[in-house]
Amino acid sequence: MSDAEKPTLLIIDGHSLAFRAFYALPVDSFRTQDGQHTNAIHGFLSMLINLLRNEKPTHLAVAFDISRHSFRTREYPEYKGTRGETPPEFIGQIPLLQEALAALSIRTIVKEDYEADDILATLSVRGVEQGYRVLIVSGDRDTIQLVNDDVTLLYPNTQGVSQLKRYDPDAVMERYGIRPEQYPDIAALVGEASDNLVGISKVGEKTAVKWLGLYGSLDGILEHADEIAGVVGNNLREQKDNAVRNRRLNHLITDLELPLDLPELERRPIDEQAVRDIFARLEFRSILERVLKQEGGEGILAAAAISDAVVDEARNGAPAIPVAQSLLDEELAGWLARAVVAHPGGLGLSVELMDGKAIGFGIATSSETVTLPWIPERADYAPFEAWLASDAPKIMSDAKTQLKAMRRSGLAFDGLATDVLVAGWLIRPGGQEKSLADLVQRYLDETLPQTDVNQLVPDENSPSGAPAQAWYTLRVAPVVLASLDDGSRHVLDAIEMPTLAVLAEMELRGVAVSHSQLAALSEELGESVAGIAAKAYAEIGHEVNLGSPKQLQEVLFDQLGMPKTRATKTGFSTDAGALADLQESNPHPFLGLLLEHRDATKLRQIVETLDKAIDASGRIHTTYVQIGTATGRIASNDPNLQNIPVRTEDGRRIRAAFRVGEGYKTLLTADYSQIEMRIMAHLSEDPGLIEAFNAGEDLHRFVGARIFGVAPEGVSPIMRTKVKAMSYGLAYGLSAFGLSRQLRIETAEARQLMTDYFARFGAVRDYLRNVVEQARVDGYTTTIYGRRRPFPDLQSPHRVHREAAERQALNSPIQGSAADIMKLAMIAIERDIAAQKLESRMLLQVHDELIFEVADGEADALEKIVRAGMGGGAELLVPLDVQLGHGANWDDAAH
DNA sequence: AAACCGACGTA
DNA sequence: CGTACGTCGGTTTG
Repeated sequence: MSDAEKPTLLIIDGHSLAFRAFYALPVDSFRTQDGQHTNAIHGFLSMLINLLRNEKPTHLAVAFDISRHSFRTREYPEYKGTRGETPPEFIGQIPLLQEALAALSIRTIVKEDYEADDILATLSVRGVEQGYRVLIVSGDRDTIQLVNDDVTLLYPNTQGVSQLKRYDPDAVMERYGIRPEQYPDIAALVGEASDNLVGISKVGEKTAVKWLGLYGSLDGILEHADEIAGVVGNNLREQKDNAVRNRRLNHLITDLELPLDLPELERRPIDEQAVRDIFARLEFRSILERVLKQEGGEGILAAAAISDAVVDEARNGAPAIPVAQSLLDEELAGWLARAVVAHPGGLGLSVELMDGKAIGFGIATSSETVTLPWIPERADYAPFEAWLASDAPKIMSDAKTQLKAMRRSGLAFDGLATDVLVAGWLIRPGGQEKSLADLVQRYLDETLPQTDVNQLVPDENSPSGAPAQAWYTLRVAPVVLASLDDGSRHVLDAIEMPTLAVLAEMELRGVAVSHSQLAALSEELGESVAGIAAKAYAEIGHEVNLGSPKQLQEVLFDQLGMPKTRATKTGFSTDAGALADLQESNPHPFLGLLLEHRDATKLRQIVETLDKAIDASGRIHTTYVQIGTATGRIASNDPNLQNIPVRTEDGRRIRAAFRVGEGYKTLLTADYSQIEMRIMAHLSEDPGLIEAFNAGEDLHRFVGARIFGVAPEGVSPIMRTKVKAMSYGLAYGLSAFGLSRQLRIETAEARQLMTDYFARFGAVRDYLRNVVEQARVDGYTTTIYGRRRPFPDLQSPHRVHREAAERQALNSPIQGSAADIMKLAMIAIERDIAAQKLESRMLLQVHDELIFEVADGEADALEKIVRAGMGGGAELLVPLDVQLGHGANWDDAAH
């Protein structure tokens, strides 16, 4: 039998590894709410998971010492006598660990009067006899004696338990210069401090190995003790009893009576509910996910076993898609009526689209699917329409697109219970699950039938049509929802699902943009670009593609001989910062012209993209990506309306092309001022920062006065700039180095600025530190409303990755909470506008800003709603300040 | 044609 | 050596 075919028996010394883990992980970082320390358990389980993944044992056991006493302590009371009291933080961790192991269906073995090592030895010998490949995991060097061609020892290094060194006979030879079975002889001579076994004076590893080479074994050495000269020879003769005693004690028992045999150690499926329970008590979330993912199989599906019949089906393999039924009139009415009653959790629904309109529907229950072509003028589907418009729950995937299509097709819709894509995003907001197919793959481990790309006419009978979409949506939903923690579930129900409907409306409305203004601007910018380019070419004596970083590098560094700038992957940077640096060190007209050219082409490009996006009614409809960001923000694309220029004069001319639409009086802009700083004040509970906001005066002036120890009026513009950069940088994890670069000041001054800041606003520093520390423990961060973002890279051994994750982690609760607050405001505003039956409407969201079209005579009412919605939603320790502005266009409406 | 990269617009 | 995005043109890769 080859090694690959042999079953693998993994045996772990529980105490020894738990103890190693205990010292490897910080005690304070792993503690439950009720004060139980868990660092040893965490480290042990983490190691175990890796072992299961990497070694794929077929059989598995963990041995524990039953007490500090054994036959060895009876024979030699001083054995292990140097070991002090168990650290108080370690107490209680072993029983909990054993409980966790039981939930994972892993056998633990103890034997009265013997040590775990003896159990390991016995199982190891039996394993070899019975044809197993044996892996021993122990932090006790005595187990080296067990190593042979079939037995490998995995020994934790000094760092802890994350790295295990493999000892096979060759590795033992390399490390100790002996065969494994000789190790006890060496140890007997040298002694073992951790076991309180004193060896022969002046005999260390080197001497012992030498002797062993000469005489073969401890017995051989003792026989020839007389031949050994010198002080060590004398010591040996005088202290040989020590060696004999040590050898007796460090010999491991290999024929213990054990209450079980190897086949009983075969790996079994985990008890998922028990695992969830014990891990919940231990407050291990990241490890739970690792276990469920890795030991998943049925594990992941069992995760959804929260009593829903649909899940039971999902668990029992993959049921075939029911053939879609075509139902008409009374048949359809009857089917719907029965289905709604039978599925109080909701039916699966998928809208088939063409050119943005509904052309058909798929409806799914747990056992049936129905297909329904939609022909607008021939609406003889009254019961179906009534169901669509009712609050009967529907479960969908990518609902926003379909909501828009139904609206365009003149269909009323209500009752959206869940969008599984949005739910999936909340579980893994940085994740890859961007489609129903991805979700089905990940959560059902099935492959969604692909739509035939060559199929021009939708075929409702195809297994990839709307009924199939509805069917898979319904099947995946309970599994996805069961993976949501309570906080994320709250975010889904209270924030994301209502936001989805609001975004659909905003996208449909679009925003009016003046084609003529954009066209004029484009022409102007085009001329400007050409002029600048011509001047630039004249400066260097030839034409060059100014948009090509590669060609620019030739010009700058070869032709003009400028000093090399910051390195990029493909050469040297020619970005605006690098060019500005060059301008200082090597002034040259080409540099300024290049920057001007960049500005002009960028603006022209934006103008043209926008111009092309204007539809027949003169409006631009962006698409908001609800599941596009890791923090909870909304993204905008096609075109992106969240990066319309504002900082430069020409940029604002683009903004000015966004104007109030026909039938409305003005645009209203409403934006939060310093919302992220306010959230930081709230989360950190920093008294100084809270006071700053409650005082109502200029934030940076207030903070500057504190830091520089002057009166608020004494804060100079330069001081204010520095404070402002500092404050904003905080939420991004800005370093002293970064601050110094941004402000173009010395690093020492930047460092001093940070020191002074934290001296006055210490709670901010404490908070930021704590966020990262907590994320390291939990594996994720949380917003005020419970939105999570996982951070696996906080454990990364790569410093660059790890530190990047730390900055992301400290920023996420702040940016994410701001996103939550904005979404809640949008929901409230949309609701109130509808309740008051205003014509005015919300059009755009730009992270901390909302843009509305105001109908005649509604300005006051709308302002009231907006102020209430944006200011009142969040219960923070500081007020939320909202700035409003009216104008005929977006630029004028800015205040 | 797709994928990547540098650059740069916004909050 | 500051977070979160989307889009463009140029370049490389297939």
